[in-house]
Amino acid sequence: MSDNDGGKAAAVPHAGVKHAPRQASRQPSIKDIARLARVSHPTVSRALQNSPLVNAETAAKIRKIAEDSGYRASAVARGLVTRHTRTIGLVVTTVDDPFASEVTSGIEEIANDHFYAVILANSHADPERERRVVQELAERRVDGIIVTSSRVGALYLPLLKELEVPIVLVNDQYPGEFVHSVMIANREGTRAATEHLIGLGHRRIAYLGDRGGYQSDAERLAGYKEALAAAGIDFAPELAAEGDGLPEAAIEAMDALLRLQHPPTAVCCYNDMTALGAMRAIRARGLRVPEDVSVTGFDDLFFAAYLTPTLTTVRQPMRRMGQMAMENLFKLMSGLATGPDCVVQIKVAAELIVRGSTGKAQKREGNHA
Amino acid sequence: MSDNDGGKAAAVPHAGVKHAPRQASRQPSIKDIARLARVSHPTVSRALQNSPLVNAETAAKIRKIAEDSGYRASAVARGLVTRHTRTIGLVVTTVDDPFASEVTSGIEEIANDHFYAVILANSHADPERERRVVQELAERRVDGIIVTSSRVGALYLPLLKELEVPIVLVNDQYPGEFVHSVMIANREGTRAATEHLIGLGHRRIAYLGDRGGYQSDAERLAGYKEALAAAGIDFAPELAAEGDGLPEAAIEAMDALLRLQHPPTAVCCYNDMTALGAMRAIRARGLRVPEDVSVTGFDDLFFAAYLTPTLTTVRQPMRRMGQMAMENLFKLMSGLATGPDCVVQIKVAAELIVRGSTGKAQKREGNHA
DNA sequence: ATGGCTATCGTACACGTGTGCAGCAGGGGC
DNA sequence: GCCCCTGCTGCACACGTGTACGATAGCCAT
Repeated sequence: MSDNDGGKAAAVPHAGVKHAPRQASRQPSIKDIARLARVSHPTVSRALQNSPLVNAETAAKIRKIAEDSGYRASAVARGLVTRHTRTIGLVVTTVDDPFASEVTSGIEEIANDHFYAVILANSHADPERERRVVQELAERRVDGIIVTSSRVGALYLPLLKELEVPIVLVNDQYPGEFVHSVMIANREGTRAATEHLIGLGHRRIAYLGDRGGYQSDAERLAGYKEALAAAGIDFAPELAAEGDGLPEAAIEAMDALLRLQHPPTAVCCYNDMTALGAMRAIRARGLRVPEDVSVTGFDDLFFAAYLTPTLTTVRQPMRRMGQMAMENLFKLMSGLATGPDCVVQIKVAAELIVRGSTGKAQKREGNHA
Repeated sequence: MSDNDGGKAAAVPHAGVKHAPRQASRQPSIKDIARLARVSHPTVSRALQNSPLVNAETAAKIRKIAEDSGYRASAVARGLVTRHTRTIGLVVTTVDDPFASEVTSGIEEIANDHFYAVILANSHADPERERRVVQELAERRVDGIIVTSSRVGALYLPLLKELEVPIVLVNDQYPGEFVHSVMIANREGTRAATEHLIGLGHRRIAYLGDRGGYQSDAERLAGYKEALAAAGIDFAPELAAEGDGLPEAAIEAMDALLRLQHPPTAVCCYNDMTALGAMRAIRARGLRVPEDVSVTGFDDLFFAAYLTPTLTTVRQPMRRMGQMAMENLFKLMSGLATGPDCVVQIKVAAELIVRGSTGKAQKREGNHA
């Protein structure tokens, strides 16, 4: 469904196409270099691990030979015996989502520092698929798993027991206090954003959310309501709209808000992607941001500072959260804080970043249109 | 360096912290269920592979037992004997880059359809690190490798020989006709963009590129020059600026272009991220897009259609390119088109998407400022 | 009855690495 | 001369799975 793909394949067989079925010339094994060095293979194994048990010059000779023959120890064979693969599984809804990318980047960074590899898997926000993917990761004997925006939540409990693999959740979308997790302060975040709008004189403020039923959306909505209540503003149900976290759906939802008899003068969006769509819908009706309608986002994705106007938003330190999740996972993997008796949950503070998309409420009543 | 991390760790030891060092209660092996089913382990192996060699009801019984005991075959043990890991390595400059994300998404999709896992690795655009990462992937015995925006290029040749692993490059940054690759039509892309600008009456058109020395930048610059030449416009060296593919550097470079005695009325940017910075710099000087300066990008990242004005750009079917790279890699892995005699190179067509950031050239001479 | 074929299953390896233990040489102390 | 200790090395096994081959039983044709 994506696009035009005017791909012109250009196979260039210089001579004749060799149809060799993946010439299995076998990479050199530990035994091969043992033979070359005239020692036993355990000695080679020890030499390459810098074990003090082998004679220094023997070890040097062995390492030399291994180097020259381009030997690379098989991580899979090692994994079989050590029962550690130095690999973690990362489940995201979809990689081509700026939020997931940033978190992934943070995770990858820490993992790589410790020479751990990261297996990437998409859940497409489908609970069933998420479970399947986690199972497959278990088959690969990953040492740990991180799941972002999990749609499974509580259902993990039995799976966890069965898998015996440490799991850390980042911004999981189902309530539950029993698993290790890293989460952003959703409620406090939108509360701050809404209070900011109220401080600018807005009274008619909309909330453009995600699909209902998810934890983060519920919490952000709660923060929005809290701010209203604290300011003595009644919550107007017709001002709480539903999107899906992406720009397209937000256009539709925002347009509906603008068609209300008493349209909002400001909108607090579930995230920056939603804000993107909202701003577009606002302009499509000939209105200006922030003069006619103020907009706030959530996440502070990289483009927020480059929009016109620049986007006021709640910063979520995504990269840092990825790092924390990974560091946390390392602790779990090393045996710390294991067991059903101990749960590590980290709540990260959200920071309001005021930019150009929010402004003073106009002294103007009634319909825009 | 990223940001504030007001993380409040909240360890919640419900009872006492069990300090068990990763209780190795061992997942059930094929032998365990062989014992339960009162058969030998090869029979179990065959039963789970739906081999016709085992009796139907025996197989059913075995599968039942395996199911109940939560047995999951170890992919690492299987990989050791089959010499295939059903895993591919993916090297990107950095994951938190919309271009890489989209390509990754396409790769992941196809890989997952075939039950292949994807190991993610960042090169940070550092040739040395890229090599190291590829080596580590080889240690993990991945069945194939895809590298996007490779900074190594020709240097792969010896490495390839040594590794015996099929490699496909996506938009590699060094010339070389000897490796399998999927590339976008860089030259044709910027040529179309530049011709579009010329068609709008622009004569003084700048090119805001990537760091010099990279293949894609050189090709895009060449396309730009081609278009100028075809229209009889002299190439003005002072209008060819250098960025780094990200918004920040583009701001500086664009500002310098605007300070020229005869500033450009249009700028053809290396990519959308660069265009983001360029547009910001233009506005920072009080000029308007496209009335004062027209801007084109390259890639058509998701936000291009949501900017104000919407961005005219050259679409690169990134997701599709990822898919093609993966499909291509599958062919190589299955033994097709292997050997130094046969090289598969795919060149994907680029499509100009005209939007709002480009407009008719003003009848106005001299400096903007 | 014998041979051969088929269906089914077990035996024996192999994959490449790590590690406990035994063995062996040399040196020093008695 | 004997013992012990230290430094180094090899032997044997284990990890969990896949597969070639042999073994057995049952069946049928001769």
